[in-house]
Amino acid sequence: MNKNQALPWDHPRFRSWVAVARACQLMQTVLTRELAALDIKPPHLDILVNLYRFEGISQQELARKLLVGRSNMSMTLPQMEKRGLVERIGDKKDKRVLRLHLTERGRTIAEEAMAIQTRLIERTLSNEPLEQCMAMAESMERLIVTLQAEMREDGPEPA
Amino acid sequence: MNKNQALPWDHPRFRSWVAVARACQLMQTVLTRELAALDIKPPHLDILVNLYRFEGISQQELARKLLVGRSNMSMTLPQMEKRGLVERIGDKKDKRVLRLHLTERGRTIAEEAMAIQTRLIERTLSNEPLEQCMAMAESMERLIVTLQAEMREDGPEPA
DNA sequence: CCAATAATGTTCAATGTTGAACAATAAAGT
DNA sequence: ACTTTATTGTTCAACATTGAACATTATTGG
Repeated sequence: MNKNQALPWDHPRFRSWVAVARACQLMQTVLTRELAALDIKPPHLDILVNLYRFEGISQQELARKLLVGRSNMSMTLPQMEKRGLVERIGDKKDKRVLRLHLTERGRTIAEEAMAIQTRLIERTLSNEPLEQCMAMAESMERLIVTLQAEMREDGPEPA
Repeated sequence: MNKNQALPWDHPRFRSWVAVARACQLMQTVLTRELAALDIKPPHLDILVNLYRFEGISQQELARKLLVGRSNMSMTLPQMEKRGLVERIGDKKDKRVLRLHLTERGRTIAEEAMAIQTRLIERTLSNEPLEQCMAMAESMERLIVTLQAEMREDGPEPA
């Protein structure tokens, strides 16, 4: 029948990547559960972390970092603003852009959420030797570069 | 201020995991684009692959493998059935369960989609030494076990 | 200066995903 | 046998995400 069709699970790299994807999915699921205590979800955490690191970033830049569409930010950020987590302040030099800032409450929640995520990761990865983690990170960084290059070739619209 | 709060990006394992998560997200995005040629999306691919491997699986089992809720399958599978990709046949011994099968068309699409995914993975991972890929896979397998154990501790409802 | 082009954010309809409540069937406990 | 509990699949409302169309403001080219 399909004897001439090499099955994907015969490819070692394929099998490796499937494991990576599955681990990510599981980590995401567990993280979602643990973040429920703060009444936020992973996408909110991603936003908070980026505002924590990049004070005054614009919605566009944030969407690019998170690999989501601008419309996503337009829907999500006003919700977080209503919950008192973030502020959106119009840039004076460029009236198109809204600059994003954490409120004090947002900063607190961000720190608590990052602590939860860090504990989860430490707990889960603690059995893996540090060298192995670092090697993995380097591989992933290379993949990211490769994939980002590929993305720009085709469609510039992020999501 | 928060000098006593160790920032997450100081933890090497945290940084490593962030890279993993980002690479996964990018891979997913690129895969989505490439699968568009077959008019399916990654969730459909996951279903097709599992039906390809596990002929006659039930919706429940499939949902468990994919880490999604049963309702997800109840919504998605009828759509795929209408598109002629899968069949749902009631089990005769247990009238509750529907056993899932690929149609001929579904099998063809599944093979084409797996080929696309395999090519993408090979192309993206070809620069990483095979040893490194295998070591990564082993780490991920361990993570998966750890995370799955953690999931069962809390909520048995998958999604 | 003015027209054309690009960039930023918003809106909206379509689609996907979730979790809870439900109906039907099976299994277990009595 | 029969009542209770568990399992399987469905439905539904809530929410999230996407991509396209749009309005506003900047930038560029003449």
